[in-house]
Amino acid sequence: MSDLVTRLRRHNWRITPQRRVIAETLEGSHVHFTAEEILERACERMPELSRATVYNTLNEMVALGEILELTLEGRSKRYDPNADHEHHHLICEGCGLMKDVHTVADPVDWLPGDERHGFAVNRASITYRGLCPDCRAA
Amino acid sequence: MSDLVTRLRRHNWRITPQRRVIAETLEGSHVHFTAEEILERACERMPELSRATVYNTLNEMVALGEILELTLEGRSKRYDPNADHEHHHLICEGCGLMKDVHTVADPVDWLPGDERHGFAVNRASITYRGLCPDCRAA
DNA sequence: TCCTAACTTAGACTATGTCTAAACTAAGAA
DNA sequence: TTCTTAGTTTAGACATAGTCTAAGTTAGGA
Repeated sequence: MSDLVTRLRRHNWRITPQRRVIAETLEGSHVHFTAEEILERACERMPELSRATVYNTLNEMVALGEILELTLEGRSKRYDPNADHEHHHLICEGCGLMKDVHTVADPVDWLPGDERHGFAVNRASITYRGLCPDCRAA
Repeated sequence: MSDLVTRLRRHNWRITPQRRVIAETLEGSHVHFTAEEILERACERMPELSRATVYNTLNEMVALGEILELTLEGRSKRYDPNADHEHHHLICEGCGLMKDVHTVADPVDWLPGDERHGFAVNRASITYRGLCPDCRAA
């Protein structure tokens, strides 16, 4: 059973077949899919699954804090099942390949007090960009 | 004259009245507008300006490297005329207010070699999130 | 069993952005 | 000045991503 399903169950969330397929599709991959990609893959296992259910379910899982919504480039949001583990993203400017990465310390500490404009700053996400090994060689 | 217009002229870019209005609209504000917001404001000065020209012009200015395209949350891209000055963004989770901020060092230095996956990493952008003074008080 | 709230569905709708074909404009050539 | 031509602008059609709605389905409690 998917670990994400276990976590969702703890929110008194009804685990329907549709939600299980969506959660397992998300968790079974190491790339961050768009909603359409999740729909496409989940439909291989459950062809009658509707687009609205995928969008609803993803939005609810984000609201529960169990997955992360990533707004990176491109027009579509991506979803990251790894919500409980602080990490950032490294994106190849050539081919779009994305990797999860970890920094040596919390980036919030690198924002001086006089740059905070009175905000209560509580988190930060970093998007690194560069060229992956294949695109460097090409 | 707008400084952005001066920079654009150096690219042998024909400065038409439409492009001037768009550049001045961008540069005259301290918030990062969406394309629709730029269209709306620019139309106050040039009512016949078309949507396609705004989108074309913004995309060309991004391609020339004179403005930045920001993909933050929400469905629309935002445009930042301050392309030549390294900075990051601080966003209020309550009201969406956005500020430009500066860190004490380059975030690329915080990514250890073994987290780079063989990439040539060349830049990083940080999105800080928190609550602005007004939303903290409310 | 029935009832009810939660869930799912198809498809309409909205928002954001791109494309196309035609018209317009500006600058150099004749 | 007029012609030519490449670049620019325009309206509106089109594409894509996501949300909403109303009706039908399902699951669990009374």
